[in-house]
Amino acid sequence: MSLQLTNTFSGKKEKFVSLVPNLVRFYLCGVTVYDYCHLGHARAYVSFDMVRRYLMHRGYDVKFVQNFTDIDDKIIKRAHEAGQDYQALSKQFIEAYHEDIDRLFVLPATLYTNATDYIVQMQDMIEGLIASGHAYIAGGDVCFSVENFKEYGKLSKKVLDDLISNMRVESSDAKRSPADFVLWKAAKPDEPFWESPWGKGRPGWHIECSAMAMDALGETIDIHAGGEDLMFPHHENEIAQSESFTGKRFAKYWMHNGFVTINHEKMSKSLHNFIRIRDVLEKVDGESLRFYLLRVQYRNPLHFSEPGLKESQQSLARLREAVITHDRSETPNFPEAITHLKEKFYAAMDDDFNAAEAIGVLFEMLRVVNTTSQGAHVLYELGQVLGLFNDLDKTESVSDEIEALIEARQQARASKNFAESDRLRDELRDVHGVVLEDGAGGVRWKRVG
RNA sequence: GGCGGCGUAGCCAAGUGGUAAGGCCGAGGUCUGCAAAACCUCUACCCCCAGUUCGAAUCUGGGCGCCGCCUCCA
Repeated sequence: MSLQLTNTFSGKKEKFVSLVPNLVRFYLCGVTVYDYCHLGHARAYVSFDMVRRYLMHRGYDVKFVQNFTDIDDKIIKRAHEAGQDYQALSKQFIEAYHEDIDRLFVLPATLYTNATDYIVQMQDMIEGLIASGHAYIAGGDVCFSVENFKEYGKLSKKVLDDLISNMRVESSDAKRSPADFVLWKAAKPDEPFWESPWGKGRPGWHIECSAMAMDALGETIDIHAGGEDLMFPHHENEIAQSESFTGKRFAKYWMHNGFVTINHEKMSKSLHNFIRIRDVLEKVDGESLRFYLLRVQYRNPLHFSEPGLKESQQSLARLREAVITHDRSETPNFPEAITHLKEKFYAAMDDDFNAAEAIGVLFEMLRVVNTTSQGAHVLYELGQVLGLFNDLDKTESVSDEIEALIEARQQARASKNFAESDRLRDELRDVHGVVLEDGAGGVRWKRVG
């Protein structure tokens, strides 16, 4: 069985073969840091974390590079509004990114790259593109000439003429073609700038990812990923400038995740309908949110709903219970069904990282584990492949008061004073949020949220 | 207008040619002092119409409804 993934470049599922055996060079487009991350970001980073973990599980060494766009118009605007230095603003939101995303059990990237640390590499690339006639100077700007890249539109399947006829041409625009995009942008007064052969300015958005991906991973990488909305123009432009510069294919596989929608609309910064990750994490723990996001195949739209999120929390708790309750040490003998289900799990993951299906398999396995008390270690291992079952051994404690109530209830129950024991059980549940379960091995307590 | 995607049970959601995974909710049951947890059982004319095929949720054509990209957005 071999690993297949949907390459949005071809629009088809393809067998995954890395350029160098056992190594995957993976570049993921990060965020522009001028605001807090929302659920759309959460989905992208959780999805590709899942992809990365599975590749690692299959034995690949994954070099995972992710950027922060820490200079751009919106950052400058926000910083200006806040009367703040743009660097302070971007730093603040980079920190916020880590705070939020870490709580979703996303592994840290092998390398995080900040756009402003790669000005030199970007300028080198721009110079090269000007020299080869792929870019031109227009006032203080440098633009990429789309018409000189014959394959423009090959990723997003757009036809250049259609694109151009759809664009409003602004008379003041110095671009030769309306589809051309800016590689270097002249600084207006009061804007941050870097010195360059073309005057004071800052890099355009697209050039950073090309420069950073190449610097960190090489001219041709294995996987380049991001949200569906980045396909055009961002990734299309990355291809155009990178391939014009090197003459080589930029990325072998392109992966794009589907949107998170809310009220049937895309959740986005510009529509102002986004829900911040940190706000959701007030209501539900990070692993539950992660689980919720993984329950829909990564390419499909995910319609966010709070009841759905609560449902995920509840069902994840069942999986966690099983792994906590049953012996997780490896045993040589376990039911045949477990082996079969493990294969089914891998088949699902091999088929374009279908975590949604794989989770279904986990629930089938759950039943076997709960009925036979065997195979919990396999369930645990597979859940961990998806980044689940974190902090299982974190021991919770209850106050002395609750401890005493539990003890009193046990005494009442032992002396068959059921009225009193039930009263105490209800009190613990309703007043203290602690639910008791009488099992063969004595009473267990559990917090309910 | 161009390009792409989606429509599966009360809700969420896999499945892309072999006769519908899984979760939540609901009903019944086993266990339990009663519960809880766990387990068992039950719940789908796969948006509509036509076609291809021995066989279609899956392929083709035509509808209807919804969404996305084409401007910054994961």
